[in-house]
Amino acid sequence: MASVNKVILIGNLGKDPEVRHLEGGVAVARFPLATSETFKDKNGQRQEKTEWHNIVLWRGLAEVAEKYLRKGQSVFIEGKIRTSQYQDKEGNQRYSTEIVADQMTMLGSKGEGGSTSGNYQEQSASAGGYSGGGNTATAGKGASSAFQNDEPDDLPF
Amino acid sequence: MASVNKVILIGNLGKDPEVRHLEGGVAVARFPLATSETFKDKNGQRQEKTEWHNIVLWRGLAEVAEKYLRKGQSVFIEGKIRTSQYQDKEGNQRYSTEIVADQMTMLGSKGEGGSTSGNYQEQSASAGGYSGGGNTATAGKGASSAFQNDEPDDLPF
Amino acid sequence: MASVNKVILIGNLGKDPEVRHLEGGVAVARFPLATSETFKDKNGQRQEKTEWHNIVLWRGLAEVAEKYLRKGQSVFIEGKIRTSQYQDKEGNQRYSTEIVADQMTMLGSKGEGGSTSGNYQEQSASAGGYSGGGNTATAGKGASSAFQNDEPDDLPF
Amino acid sequence: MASVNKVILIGNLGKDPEVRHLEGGVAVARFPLATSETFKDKNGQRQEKTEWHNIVLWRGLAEVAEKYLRKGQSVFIEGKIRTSQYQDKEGNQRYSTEIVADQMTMLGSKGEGGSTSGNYQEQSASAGGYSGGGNTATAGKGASSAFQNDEPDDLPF
DNA sequence: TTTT
DNA sequence: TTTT
Repeated sequence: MASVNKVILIGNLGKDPEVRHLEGGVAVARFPLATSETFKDKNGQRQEKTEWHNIVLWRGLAEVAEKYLRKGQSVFIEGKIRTSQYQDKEGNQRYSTEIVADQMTMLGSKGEGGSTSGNYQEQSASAGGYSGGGNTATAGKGASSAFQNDEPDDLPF
Repeated sequence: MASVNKVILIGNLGKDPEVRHLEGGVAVARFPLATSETFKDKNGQRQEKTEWHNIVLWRGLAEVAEKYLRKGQSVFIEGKIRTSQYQDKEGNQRYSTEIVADQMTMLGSKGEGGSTSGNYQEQSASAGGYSGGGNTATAGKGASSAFQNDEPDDLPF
Repeated sequence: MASVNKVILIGNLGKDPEVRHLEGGVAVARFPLATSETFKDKNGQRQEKTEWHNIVLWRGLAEVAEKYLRKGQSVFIEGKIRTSQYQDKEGNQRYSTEIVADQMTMLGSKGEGGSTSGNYQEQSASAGGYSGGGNTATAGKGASSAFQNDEPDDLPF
Repeated sequence: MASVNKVILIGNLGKDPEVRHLEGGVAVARFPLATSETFKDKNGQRQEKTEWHNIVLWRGLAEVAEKYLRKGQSVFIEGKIRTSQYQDKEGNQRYSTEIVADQMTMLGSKGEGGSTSGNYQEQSASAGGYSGGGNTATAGKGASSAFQNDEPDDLPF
């Protein structure tokens, strides 16, 4: 054991979240998140390099994303790296890497400042359980609730 | 809002954990954790500077600490900074800064290698609730259980 | 060895940065940073608890703070915990805990949105050295430069 | 801007590092790192899921990896996510996600305890520059040196 | 007060 | 392909 798998990102949504409501009422949201870094190349020219991350949110976090997150907005994401294997059409083994969020904090977007900010935290509970309540911040907007995070292994997308 | 308060430490216990079992069966463990960094001073001499952190663990994490953590051992701690105010004997306002852990992973100690390693994660649940089960790692040693983390505000120490 | 001492904060400045320019041209900036979390108490009432962190920035980061950071603004800070000992007037041993930043990213403030954002990273170089340039992001505002971080041990404050 | 891309991993090497020494003396090391989490499935059975991460280290870190890291050992890695595009043999666009380390700390392996531990930190310097020295920990083993991290964009693997 |  |  002795394992840690932790990712911390601050970036901007490349698209509106794409949300699916699975059988059983479980919500899943996905969006691409851009982080960029600037650096000087060998000629001293400032360059920018953008990294795109596939963000996945489950349950309560997905619902918050559906309601409040839009393309261009800035968010803080804490989560873990997960690489899935799948077969492409030619039958080759492919890999897809995603960031499964367990915390999300809105940081506002242009023209909105900090006013849209809020903290949302994924919470764990016992098997099958909805743990209504908890110490999760909701920034005066209601919305955030606590769900477990044990998503099904094989999802239809 | 839009707040994040996160600490990540790997260090060694300066003492065995000091554990208290509060009324209601809630356990609290405390120990000092040393992190050290080496650097070269202006004379090119290697120097070491040690930082001491006051670690606080609640409930399930405290019980794991009581059972498995000992002076000298190496642990990974994830948590948050909390500074408490108190009055000293002369009535002056004092501050005490602690790291309240919400995840702890044993990294072994001298002569033990990785064999004592294990992951333990603090879990949140609804008010008053014990959330039996969960996705917490226990490294084949039993022990780790899931408790909520909403400790009482005023504690007798 | 085997040590990690890492802090990640997103919060708001409680005051404008207080900047000192030491002998040798080294700048040091300090400001209090608030992080807050909301939680429900036993009565189901939403409560907010604010944590104050003493942030310290050196050299390039201090100069960026002096130019761009103001009370109320939101920043991302990455750094380490450092607790200093000192004697109070009665000769008692006291402790003061600070966060020494090695990365700082502006996240904007009310009315400013993401437009004031920028990444600034503390960089290390060889002894005594100024390492002009580097791969630090500056959000099109210039300003960010790379300095070493080996501050003097005993500082006049 | 306002970007953060940070990964923190503790895991075990799946293989010995594969090291290449590029033209110009630059070293690059790669190895797979396993993180695993245990959880209880719907039947209450303990399950383990392993995640594999492709770790990339440059220059000084690569050299430390070459000398000291071996299959099975436990390491702490801090770095960033980088996804590269490439064309497979059929000409399809493919993506490969790696963790580019900027800090690495050995945590020992079975039978070795903490005795092989050490901290190694990637350092940045001015364009083209080697910054000999710095405040990097080397655990009494020599080895760690400070290099800049601006690797070439197109590498022959 | 730990560890290397 | 690691580790417990």
